[in-house]
Amino acid sequence: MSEAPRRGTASDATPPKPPIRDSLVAAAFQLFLERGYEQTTVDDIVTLAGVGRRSFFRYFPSKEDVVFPDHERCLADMTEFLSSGSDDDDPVERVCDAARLVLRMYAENPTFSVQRYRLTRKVPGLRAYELSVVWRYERALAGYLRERFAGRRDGTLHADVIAAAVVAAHNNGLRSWLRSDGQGDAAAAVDHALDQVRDTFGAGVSGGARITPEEPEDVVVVISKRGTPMWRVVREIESSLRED
Amino acid sequence: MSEAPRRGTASDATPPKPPIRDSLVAAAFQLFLERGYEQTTVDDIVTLAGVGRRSFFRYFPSKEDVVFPDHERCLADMTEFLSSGSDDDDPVERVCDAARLVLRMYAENPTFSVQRYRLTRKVPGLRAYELSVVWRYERALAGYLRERFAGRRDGTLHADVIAAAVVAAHNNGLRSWLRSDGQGDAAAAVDHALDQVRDTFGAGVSGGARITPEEPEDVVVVISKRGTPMWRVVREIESSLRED
DNA sequence: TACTGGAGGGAACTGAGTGCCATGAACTGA
DNA sequence: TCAGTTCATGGCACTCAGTTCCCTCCAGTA
Repeated sequence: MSEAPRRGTASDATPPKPPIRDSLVAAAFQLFLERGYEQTTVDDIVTLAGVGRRSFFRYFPSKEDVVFPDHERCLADMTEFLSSGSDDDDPVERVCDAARLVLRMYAENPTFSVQRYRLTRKVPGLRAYELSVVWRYERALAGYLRERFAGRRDGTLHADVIAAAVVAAHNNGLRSWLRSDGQGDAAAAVDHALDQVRDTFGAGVSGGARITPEEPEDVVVVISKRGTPMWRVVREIESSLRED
Repeated sequence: MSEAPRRGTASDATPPKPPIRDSLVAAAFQLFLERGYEQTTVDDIVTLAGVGRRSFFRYFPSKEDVVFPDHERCLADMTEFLSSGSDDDDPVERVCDAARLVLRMYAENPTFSVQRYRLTRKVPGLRAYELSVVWRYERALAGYLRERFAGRRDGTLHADVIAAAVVAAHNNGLRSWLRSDGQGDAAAAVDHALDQVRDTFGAGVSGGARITPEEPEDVVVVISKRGTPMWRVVREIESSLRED
């Protein structure tokens, strides 16, 4: 009810009354932090927000959804990002960048993210919900990689494993940042974690490794510049060792 | 808890009346397959099973749990298996074996597993529940690896990533078997998938690699026998390259 | 002014999950 | 054999999430 559903028109610079969806999120979090998630009913939320109970479920399909109000949009952004790339992109780099997209969403609202993190740690239902959200991210990444790996032997397997590794690394970095109450450098933590994944699964040699598969019988000699991302060398060793 | 109503007395060798828990599972699956999961109420199940409604929730904390009646035991088996190993075990091999434990549970009842797979694919609620189950397996593996990697730089990160990769590989093999209606060789599919993970993350050299970090300035020379599991070489290259 | 379509409100219903208590069977100690 | 205890079960009533159906209010429009 009331005014300013801010439909159209150009005149808006923070309207006095926030849209219903936002007030529901605000009311929900206030109550969740005060008395806990399970001790708060949907009726409590809508009463505090001053809207009808029915409206809650118009904006959020379930009580859990109000805790993750922006994941739907973020997931859409990610799939958009993945499908908008070019064939020249390194697939692993691309999915790492896609993961960074999610991190950015968290980093945009540090206090909100930290509060939510504490909630999801405590409430099993929310943890389960978060898992299903993360799963959708992972499937988006895996789907992209499966396409890029189409035709390769064990393509879908590698796609699934890499997607899982990227998500695990992202979550590891993200959570260490969240545990620091949003004080540290989120991007640095996640970058470092994703670097490890890139080094493990990253594509072929691109940085000064010289590889000499010799002694055809049973020996391979590898010469590498110190400082070369060693996992890039590895991919080449692999192919030469498997060449038989 | 959760199992063994078989309280006291030694005389039991399949009692004529199946225990309540089993009849609940049987009734539930019969109805789920007939009319679908969401179209079946708990009242329907207990009526068919001939027990009181209250008893359902004594054996299964939620309606979803009846679909995964043996995961609790399997998870206990896994943690038991992980904690019973010796320090000589290769950590990656150990978690792969732990994953094979889960596979065995699925493979013991192929038709049941396939039916459940079809259900979980269709019903979002069950998929979410399965995710939380898988998550607990993954945390068990990661917890074990974290201990084994304690003190290493990025130990928890590697633990998390390897655990995620093992789970993803396991699930990839398992699902391809489930999609074949349990016709193929489950163990072979999962073994192959886990082999890839072991090759990627497998531990240090144990099979005839000779490694010579020389040329202290900027070159590393590696000599490896052809046929050596190449990723075992890698771990050594890593340590010598990072030695600075 | 009347029509229309969409946003919100509200009552009533379904079904999952819980708390409480009664019942009845098995065991125990006289 | 009888009272007392324990424990699994049944049954009832309650809370609360989520849905269905219908109403109101308002804006835009012919």
